[in-house]
Amino acid sequence: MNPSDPLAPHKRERRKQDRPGELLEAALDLFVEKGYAATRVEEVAARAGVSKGTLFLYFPSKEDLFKAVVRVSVVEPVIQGAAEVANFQGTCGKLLEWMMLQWWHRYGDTKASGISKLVMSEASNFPELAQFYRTEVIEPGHALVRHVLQKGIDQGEFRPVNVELALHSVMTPLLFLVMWKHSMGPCCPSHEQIDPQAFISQHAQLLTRGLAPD
Amino acid sequence: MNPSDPLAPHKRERRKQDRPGELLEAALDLFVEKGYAATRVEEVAARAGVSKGTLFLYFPSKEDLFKAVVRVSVVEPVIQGAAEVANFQGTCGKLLEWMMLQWWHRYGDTKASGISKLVMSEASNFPELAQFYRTEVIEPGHALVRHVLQKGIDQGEFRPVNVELALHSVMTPLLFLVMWKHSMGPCCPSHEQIDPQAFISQHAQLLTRGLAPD
DNA sequence: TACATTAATAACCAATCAGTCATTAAATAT
DNA sequence: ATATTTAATGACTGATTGGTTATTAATGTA
Repeated sequence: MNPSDPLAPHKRERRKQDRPGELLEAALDLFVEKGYAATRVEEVAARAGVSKGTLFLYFPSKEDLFKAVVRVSVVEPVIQGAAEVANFQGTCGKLLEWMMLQWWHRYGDTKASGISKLVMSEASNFPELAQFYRTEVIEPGHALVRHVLQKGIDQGEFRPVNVELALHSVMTPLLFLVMWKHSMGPCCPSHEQIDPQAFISQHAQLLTRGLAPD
Repeated sequence: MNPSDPLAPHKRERRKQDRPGELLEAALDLFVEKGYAATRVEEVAARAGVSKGTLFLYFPSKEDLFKAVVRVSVVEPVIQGAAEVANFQGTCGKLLEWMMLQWWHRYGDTKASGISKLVMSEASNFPELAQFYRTEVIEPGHALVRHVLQKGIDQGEFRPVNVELALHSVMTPLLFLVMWKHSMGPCCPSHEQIDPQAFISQHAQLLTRGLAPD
């Protein structure tokens, strides 16, 4: 018998340790690619190389699988990213630009960022999840930016603008890039793609100049 | 027999003219509220006061219904909005702010803006629709903003920044407000809601200052 | 009133799919 | 070797739902 015969019965590998991670990986791919409703749990199982029954051995339901994907894909990068901000040397304006660029190539330019888009898309169908995302992802990010803006104002580098609003002027292009990447981007002629680095840099400079005192 | 008896057999009203509009109205509500996959065509029909069969009398499929909703909800406001820009008096900076505020209270702060969120959410499942949205909605909007930015640069009111990038710095907060309104907003404590007017104004002023020559 | 037309209905069908469970076989213990 | 345990399977089920169609009734007309 040819061992690579596709009609041969599957060899049953027993690898309890690795299954959850492999299933989460597969689920991340498919959820990001097709959305929650349109991805079949059987597909997820198949991509992870197991049967549908096995998936339900490790996750009690499709919804729980989704929540698990959000947790591992999104919470990890956040806590790691926040740590790096502390040891930056430079003006607050430069720090903002650096944070934005850092965020992009550590998270935005990553498969995992599709989860942010997905959570927002499905917020009304999974309110608790949206809540979780808000407190665990959005709020920490806001706190970081708020702190830098306030410091800039206190040090006289920035005008005393409304920090709660300016916050969003910083976050907003990042959200836009993620949404674009995972929705309109793919159906856009390649010659008019956006260069994220260049956009973030120019936006950060517009903000820094806009925040500068007279 | 009590005419308001809920168990009474339905009176069959024949109103061929009005049905499509009523169905589109109901579909807009439900699609925005629950997303595409989660809204049942039977619900749409019920909200429009007809049976499911009647819906399929006017729209050949759920997907066609969705496309029709996008067309009527989104194309109309765009062409109307563009016309108003022509007769504005003031600096390009003021014009940008006015356009953004106008857009918000003519479209963003409207039920129809949920469609923008929905199209982006479902772009991968309806690529042709995303394409349509891009050419009919996004591109005209971009053209408008691009024109104002270029004029500002030509007149010396703005620095010669990269217009294709600056474009997004203008659009981005509007996208953010719409996404927020239809996803995270509803599950947010009311005391930390964003004031869209104030945010747009401050952002526009940051941009205008950021674009000003040295 | 009788008849023709067609808007509207509701019972029905077929396909899809999340979740279950009896069975199989890999690994481990005896 | 033999028995025991449990990871893995895949056929099955029940519920859901997009879409169809035979029937009903509202309207117009002669």
